[in-house]
Formats: sequence, structure tokens, C-alpha cells
Amino acid sequence: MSKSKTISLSVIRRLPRYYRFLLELKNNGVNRISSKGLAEKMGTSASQIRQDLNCFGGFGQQGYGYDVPRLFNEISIILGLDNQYSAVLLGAGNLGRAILNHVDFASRGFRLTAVFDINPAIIGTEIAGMTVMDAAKLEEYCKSVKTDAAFICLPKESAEPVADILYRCGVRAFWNFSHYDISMKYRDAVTENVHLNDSLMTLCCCMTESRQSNSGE
Amino acid sequence: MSKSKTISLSVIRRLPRYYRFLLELKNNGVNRISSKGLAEKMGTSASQIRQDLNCFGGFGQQGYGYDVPRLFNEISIILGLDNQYSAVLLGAGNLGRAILNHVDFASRGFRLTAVFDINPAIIGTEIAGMTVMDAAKLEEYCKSVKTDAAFICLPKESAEPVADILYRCGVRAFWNFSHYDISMKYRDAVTENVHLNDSLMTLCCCMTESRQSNSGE
DNA sequence: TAGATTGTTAATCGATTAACAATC
DNA sequence: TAGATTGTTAATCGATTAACAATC
Repeated sequence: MSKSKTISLSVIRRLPRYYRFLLELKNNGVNRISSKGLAEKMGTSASQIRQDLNCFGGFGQQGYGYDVPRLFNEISIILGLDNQYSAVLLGAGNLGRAILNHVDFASRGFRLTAVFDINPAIIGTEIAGMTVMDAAKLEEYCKSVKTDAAFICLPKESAEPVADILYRCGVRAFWNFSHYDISMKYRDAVTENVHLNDSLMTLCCCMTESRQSNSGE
Repeated sequence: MSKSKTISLSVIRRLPRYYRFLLELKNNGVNRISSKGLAEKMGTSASQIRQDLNCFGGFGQQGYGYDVPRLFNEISIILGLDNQYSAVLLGAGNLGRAILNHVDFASRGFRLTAVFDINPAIIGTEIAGMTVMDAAKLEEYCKSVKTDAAFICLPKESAEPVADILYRCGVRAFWNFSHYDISMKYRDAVTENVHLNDSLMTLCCCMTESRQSNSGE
């Protein structure tokens, strides 16, 4: 059903937002929406919405608009949320703990199978239902449990050796909160970086330049 | 010294990364670097670096390259890090606490003056050297202490009323971790959104499409 | 002077916006 | 049928890359 044309990264980055708005519409019992209506709700343009949605096949109907439940469903498939990729989280410090408690992995396409840390005071404790394991057992673990992705909540220094181990065990996707640049060394790995400190600097710069940033909107 | 041409958001988003690499070079005692040398280190192109750096004036020297300490200094100024904007943090839950402990506000251009929460169990406790205040006192506080920016670590529901209060008190910059869309209502506010759940979905999508994401790189 | 490397212009590429024929 | 709204093509805009004259 979906077109085989590759989807540009600009479009991919807008998909989660479409997903959110469509989920809300669906939950509110809205069955039908036009590109114009959705554009007003989202603060974007009807033209962009039609272009975006058309990347993965024509789900609209001329003179009618889009079927909300169907469109929501199609976007879930494009996002690949039902793949439930297996993942491990590295680093149960402040950031790692916040991610564990704050992010809903399952509804975002992942199944978290383990959490690791090197700190003996943390190892064995339970966070958000996961018992923290000894990082020394990481390689052994990943060799026995197929792992698709890793969430790197480590400082820059520990990120490199840990990424090496993970890559060796076949992990090819990283959600990276450290400033270590995984994709420079491992070109075939899929990497999504979240640099909180950089984001805050961007805000500072935009305040100074008095310019809108609006990332991801 | 710097040109008055406005700097595009694409360039601004690359500045924190230049900042990091130049700081490291400077700390390693490197005084001089060519666009080609920096490009190799950063995994980008010399052409882009020269274009970017030229947005804010010619700091290079033909046949020589760039003076590292000077360039670092200029980028700090463009980023506006020495402005030390005053800021408050809203929501001392898992995420708020991680931000408090993990992010170095001062070196990113901000001075955190207060932390607020509505949970009586948290109010009065100390996190990263800050005593959590009662959110009921937010308006009173912001009216007496000039506040430039707010860090919104709240769920979507509480984000809207809190943003209303803050805007009323003159806050015009938001580092927003919630899915509430501040910039739609307040067009003149500078907003930098960090949507962790969206970011994870993007990773899922890129794994499914087998495409590089490399945000912010 | 010769070599290196910038600043800047021109060419290319991609993304967004506008327009409209197709059609429900 | 007439009105609405899509899918899609064309036009515009902006960002990246390539090229090269200027110059240290």
C-alpha cells in the first residue's frame, strides 16, 4: 500500500507530532479531518501536510479529507512502533533514572530488557521495575540476549568503550545522550542524539539573537 | 566586529558543536586550525565550516587558518553565554531532578534562581543545592525576581496554566520538555522544545527505514 | 616568491509553498 | 451537479557544496 520512495529525514522528524495529534483526535472520537483542519490545529500548512502524508501513499479522499483512525494506524506502521525492538539502557545515574521513569518505551517501539551501571551502590537496586545489573556483565548479556538498540546515558568518557562492546555484540542503533560521537566511528549504526546542554545553549543563542527556535515543531 | 546579517537557525544549531570542539582544542593547547582540519575532526565539510564561521565576521586568515582561542571566544559571544539569563525550573519530578543534576546552567548562559513543584512531599527538600519552593508562590516570586527564562519539566496538563502565569510575569523564553505547545499561544516567546518521546520514536522510525538520523551533528 | 587557506560567489541540491487538475 | 479537498506538479525559497580569486 505504501509508496517505496524513501522518506526524507525532515519528514520523519515531523511524524511523531502527526502521531500525537492524530492520537488525540482519535481519542476524541474525531473520524475525519482535512489537511486544512489539521494544519490549523498543528500550526503548520495544509500544503506541507498533504506533501508529507503523500510520501507513504494516498490515504486521503478527494472532497472528503483523511480518515483519522486509518491515518493514525498507517503512521504507527511507518514509525515502526509495533517492531518492539529490544534495548538495554546504560548508566543509571540521574539522567538514566529520569529516562527510565519518564519515557514509555513500549509505546515508542522498544522493549527494554536490561539496565546496567558500574556503580556498586546502584547495582542490584530496582528502578522503574528494572533491577540494575553490573556493567561488567554487559558483553556476556548482549551475546546471549539479542539486542537491537542501546540507550547511552553515560558521560563522554565511558560512552566510547561501552559503544565498542555493544557494536561488537551486534547493536546497530543508539539513543545517545552523551557527547561521544558514535556515528563517526560506526557509520552503519543508526544514531539519534539528544544533547541537552547543546539544546540549552541554542535557547540562549536564540534569546540573544531574538529568534524562534521551535525545534521539532 | 561581527556582521549584522541574521544567522539562520541551521547555523545556530551547529554552534554548540563548534563550541565543544573548539573548547577541547583550546584545552589541548592547539592555537591554530584550518577549516579542513576542523572539518575532519568534526565529520563535516571545510566548505560548511567556512560558510558558518563567516556568518559572524571573518575570523580566519588566508594561508593560515583560524586562531582557536579567538574563535572560541567569538562563538561564546554569539551564543550569548555571558548573558547569564535568570531562570526558574518548574517540576522537580524525575525529569526535573535529572536536569538539575545533569545540566550545567552557568556554562550554558543561565543562572537558575528557583525550583518549583506542587507536590507537598517534595516542597522544601533540596535538589542539587536548590530548595524546592511551593508552585503556589510562583507568580509572587516572578513578580519580584526578574525572570528571563523557564525550564518546563511538567506534564502537558500543568504546562499550560504555568506558562500563562510565567508569560504574565514577563517570561519570554522557554526550555520546554512537555508536549504542550507554548509557541502556538505565545508567538513572541522564544521556545526550545525537547521531546524525548518523539526523539525515541524517530530512532524507531530510522531503524525501520534503516536511515541515519544524527540529530544535531 | 610559492604554498596554503581563507572569504565569497556560483552551482547544486533539497525542502517548502503555491497552484490546480483530478475526483470524490 | 456543485463544492470540497485531495494528489501532484511547478515555483520558490533556503541550505549545502563546489570553485576560485584574494591574500596571508
